[in-house]
Amino acid sequence: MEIREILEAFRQYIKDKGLRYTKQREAILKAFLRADGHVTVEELYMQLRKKHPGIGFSTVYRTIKLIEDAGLATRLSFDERAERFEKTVGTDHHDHMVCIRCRRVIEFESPRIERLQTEVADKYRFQILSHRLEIFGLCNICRPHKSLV
Amino acid sequence: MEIREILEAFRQYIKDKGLRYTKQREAILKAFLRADGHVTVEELYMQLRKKHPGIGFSTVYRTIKLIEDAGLATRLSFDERAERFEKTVGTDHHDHMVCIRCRRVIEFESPRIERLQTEVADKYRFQILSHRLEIFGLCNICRPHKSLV
DNA sequence: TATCAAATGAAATTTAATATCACTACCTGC
DNA sequence: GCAGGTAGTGATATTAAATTTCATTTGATA
Repeated sequence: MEIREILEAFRQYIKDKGLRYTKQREAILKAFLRADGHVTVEELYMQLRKKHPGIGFSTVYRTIKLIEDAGLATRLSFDERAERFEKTVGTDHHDHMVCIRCRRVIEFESPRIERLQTEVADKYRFQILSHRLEIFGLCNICRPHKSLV
Repeated sequence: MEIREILEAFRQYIKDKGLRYTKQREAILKAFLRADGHVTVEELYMQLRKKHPGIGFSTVYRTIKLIEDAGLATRLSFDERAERFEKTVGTDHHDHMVCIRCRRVIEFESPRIERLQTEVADKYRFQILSHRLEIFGLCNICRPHKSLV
């Protein structure tokens, strides 16, 4: 999905909700799409200031929520103070392994896990809208190696 | 595992770390084990005040972390402001489905998902210490039913 | 183009979580 | 059992994320 199409989808979403498509909202979405990985609102705001010094903090907060509601972002929670967001378009769905020592984040995909989730949800007649699988532990660099013992 | 045994395990953990086993720590662990479901630190504190009015807020925070470190509690994050904790002993490991409308939380077990997680982790030589799978969506009561359309 | 509600931005506020620090009490060695 | 040092506690202050408030601006429609 091209950037242009994503912007258009966002505009459409906003319109459908009876809201207004503003410069700020577009700028924030663009910056968010450009940002890599998992950004906090703070980080996004800092990035935005460079090109759009006038933009307000609250607006970034408000807009990231809109973007999330539109299904273009996912909220992550790596046990930090601030929440992080990542884009859901352009990349396949994936989950995260977080190294609790070096804080590195490894992304992985597992269609089989996804399928099992759907099975479980069906059993409970639960309609999945999103999910979040976070594995915490030690990455291959930080874990104790046998050879060192 | 009986309460008495859990307390003993906690004492042992604390001792092994060269820390001190205090009345407060015991009281907090007891209250936590008694509390049902998924409590916030705030809720736990309120509960504790009834029996132990002198107990401090900071101590509850500090101790819940200790309990977590000891492997007796898991940190949850249901996209709320405050974090929640649940006990990991006495119950089998499970994951959560959170209804974004009524906030109901459904617990489920899936050994198959667990196994797949282990497989993925192995592939990356990642050592799992804990994990968290949260599915967000609409529960069977809140989801739109075909019959109503 | 005028109108008006929605959106914005600056500042204030709320709230969770952490840090500080004087005082307390746990524990080890005697 | 007692003393001393030391980790723990609790009240308060502080930090930091997120939200609210409100006067002003701006987008879209009639």
